[in-house]
Amino acid sequence: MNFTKILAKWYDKNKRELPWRRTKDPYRIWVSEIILQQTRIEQGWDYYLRFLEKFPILCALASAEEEDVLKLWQGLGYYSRARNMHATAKEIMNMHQGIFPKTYEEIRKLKGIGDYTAAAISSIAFGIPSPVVDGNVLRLFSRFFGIPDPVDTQKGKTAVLEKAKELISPQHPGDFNQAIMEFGALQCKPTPDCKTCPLKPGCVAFQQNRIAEFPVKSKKQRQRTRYFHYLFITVDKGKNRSVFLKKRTGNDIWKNLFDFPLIETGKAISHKKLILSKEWNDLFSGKNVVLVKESKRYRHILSHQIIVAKFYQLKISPFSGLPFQKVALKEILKYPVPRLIEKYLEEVRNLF
DNA sequence: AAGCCGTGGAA
DNA sequence: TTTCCAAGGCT
Repeated sequence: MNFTKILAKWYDKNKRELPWRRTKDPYRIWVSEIILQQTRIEQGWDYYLRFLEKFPILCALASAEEEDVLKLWQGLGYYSRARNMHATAKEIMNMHQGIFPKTYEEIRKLKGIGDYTAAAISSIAFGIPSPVVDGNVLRLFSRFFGIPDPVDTQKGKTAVLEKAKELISPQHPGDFNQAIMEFGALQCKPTPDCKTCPLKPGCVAFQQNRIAEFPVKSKKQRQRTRYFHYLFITVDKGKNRSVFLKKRTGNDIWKNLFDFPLIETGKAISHKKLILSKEWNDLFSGKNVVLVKESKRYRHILSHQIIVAKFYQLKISPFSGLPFQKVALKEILKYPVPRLIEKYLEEVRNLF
């Protein structure tokens, strides 16, 4: 028995029933593939269902506000995925008459769709034999063929792609692609289940007893630490309490999400030093500001950064304007915010 | 090409 | 606690 045949048999027996497994609608396949980029199925599952409930068809997404798309994406991370999807939906409405493109090349041109996603959509939705190379496939083929090149380099990726091209089923490319990914996710895991593996007779890593050596990797990532001093500034006017929000428009994390006015420092500093800083002075000099409460310290871990954050709850008089977006506290949950902000809001829920 | 973009769960 | 890394893409 060859690779493809063993794989097909394994897949038929072991595949999971997933919300997007049965459909061939390119829109739904697209949504699922974007959500699943660098994201575990368990984490993306409910997001997929909510996304399709709110935007059942492409034109619904295209006519939405970006803020509403981001709100639906809140907590999932990598928010450029949501921004790009929204832009691409508009693009398809305008430039493709609302019809999802049907060739690999046309799909590949769309914003937010790279080699992997174009191959996935074109094979699953349209039966085009374009092989997918994702993290699962890199790991599986790296081990099975004993590929010596690091999989996080172009050379390693190309080597895997060539093997996938040779093996892909011309009759059922979508099933083949899903099968190699499913196999990587369930059997050839980072810590693999070789004992029960039907592919071990042909697996180079297993036969040479070198499983731990694959996949070869070259880079290791480093994290930098940033210190955020968030200003949770409330204003009371009569019965109504407002708070200042700030949309993150810069070329930085959480682009187009909302958070609070922020003083960032290169190292940890105390509240005493903070109120002596230039930034604090620029904001509040001559104004009546009272520190109501200082939050605990939050450590928020991102892929390349560690955010150490404190929240200073401040009260300011209604006559002191500030150059930020003033929002009724009751409305705050309508805005898309990073998980860090969401967690803080849970702490101060009693305020609104 | 190498660094950046989130979050959470498992080893 | 630390480290890894998950159906990647953009710049």
